[in-house]
Amino acid sequence: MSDTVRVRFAPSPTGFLHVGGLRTALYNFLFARSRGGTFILRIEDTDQTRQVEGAVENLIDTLHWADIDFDEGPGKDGAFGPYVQSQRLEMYREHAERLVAEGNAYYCFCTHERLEKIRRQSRYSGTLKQSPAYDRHCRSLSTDEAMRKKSAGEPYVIRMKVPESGETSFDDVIRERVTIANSILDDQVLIKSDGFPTYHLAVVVDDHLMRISHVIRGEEWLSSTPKHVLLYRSFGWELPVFAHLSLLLNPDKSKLSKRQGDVAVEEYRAKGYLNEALVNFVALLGWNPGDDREIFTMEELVREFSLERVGKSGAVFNVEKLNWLNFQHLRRKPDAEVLQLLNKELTRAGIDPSHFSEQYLLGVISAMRERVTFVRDVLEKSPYFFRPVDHYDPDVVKKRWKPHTPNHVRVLAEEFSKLQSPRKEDYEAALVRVADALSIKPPELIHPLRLAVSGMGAGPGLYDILALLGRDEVLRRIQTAIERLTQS
RNA sequence: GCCCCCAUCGUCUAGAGGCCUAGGACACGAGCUUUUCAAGCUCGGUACGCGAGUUCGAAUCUCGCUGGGGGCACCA
Repeated sequence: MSDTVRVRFAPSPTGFLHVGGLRTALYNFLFARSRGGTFILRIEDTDQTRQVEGAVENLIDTLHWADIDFDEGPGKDGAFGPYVQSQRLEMYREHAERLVAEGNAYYCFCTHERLEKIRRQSRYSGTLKQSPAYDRHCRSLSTDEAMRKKSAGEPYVIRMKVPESGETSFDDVIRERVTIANSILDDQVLIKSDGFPTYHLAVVVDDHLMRISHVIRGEEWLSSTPKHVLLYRSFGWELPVFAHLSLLLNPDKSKLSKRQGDVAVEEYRAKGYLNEALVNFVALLGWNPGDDREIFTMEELVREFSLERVGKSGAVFNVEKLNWLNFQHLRRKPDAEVLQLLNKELTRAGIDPSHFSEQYLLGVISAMRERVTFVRDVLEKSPYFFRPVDHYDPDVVKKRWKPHTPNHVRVLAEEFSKLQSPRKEDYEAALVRVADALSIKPPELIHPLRLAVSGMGAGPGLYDILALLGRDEVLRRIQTAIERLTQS
């Protein structure tokens, strides 16, 4: 490939990054990286009515969290303006005027009221079974007439002049060839009466000026691509390669939306999902390597990704699988990184991490790692590592704490107290000795002891817990358990 | 209503005419292992939407139907 690959992710700053957007961004990013190309972030903020404070910063932050870095975009090298459409209004206007001058667009002075009226008429007319399009009223206006109205201060928009016959088609890497009859295309507004361009004008002008080679975007744009193609032709520009990605779906197969689950990347982040897992998951929604591998790091995705292996059909966002991937990535994560995450979770839960030694926390991690899906679960599933036991699971008490248990456990405590800085093997040996002496099986001591030190009936290996807590703490907890469980 | 796109297990998917009595993964069920819970391992069930063609042969090609989705703004 001698061509230079330049792709872009061009979201509108509506406040948060949608997971569908994340996938689009990711595919663009992977494609750029795998082809040695450039990945650009561009902000499509041409709708003044939908501006959200801080949205751009949030978008960038979220992308950064996902480990998707852009090469050009707002903030890069101090260049903000060129990548934010609202900073380039004059350029769009110039291009639109050029289309008007060349007969490919025209001024339209129709009011909202009139447009609303014809829309109503066409929609309910039994004879005119067409989509509710503009009736091209102003298309026949003479240049003089238009200039007169314009200088009289009448509000106007600029519309593209769609050919009345023929058809427009284009090739799409994913969809192959798409064709549509020009007769059903609307005379799309290019410049709104507030002077801002519409998406359709802005996207074409920007993609061309930024020398975008591949337009990889969501399927919701497929229907309007013919209009874009017509614009490219009017300008005399070369078409980029198009690739329209299928949509992400709700469990009921409708377009992924709030209501049926979380759609904001920020929400998954807040819930404690690993960025690696979310990226891996979203990558697999519509793409696969062609073999059975499913766990991928970003580096591996870059190496394996190809647009040719992207599917056409929509994919349901299945949280179960995302959870499993989170688990998979968590167990592969280096200790040091998990430790950092654990520290954050502790702080979040109001526990000062510095209260524990790093060695202790690493021990907890190694004991819990394969038992949790989220780092956060470590606190929820085994709070006893960080706080004294203040609650004993009633079911477990009922099942494991028998009348003779206090005596057994007392003997155990006595044996433990003789140990000098015991390791897990020492606890085990001591417990077996006591079991022998009492003529009972080890499990009859193991279960009550687990209950005493953790308050629960399930968790990591008992001896691991004991070794982590340390002898004195274990003895303290046994004592407390005897007191609390015997009186009740 | 009109236009466009899509169609393999519940879900993500492999499959580019014979390798498919359709493979993998998640989820689910059973068992093994076991001090518990997980993990791990083994096994199990469930899918080519329907109908015509083309072909010696179709999940794979063609057409129709059905179903689903998207679009039809001075929103992106």
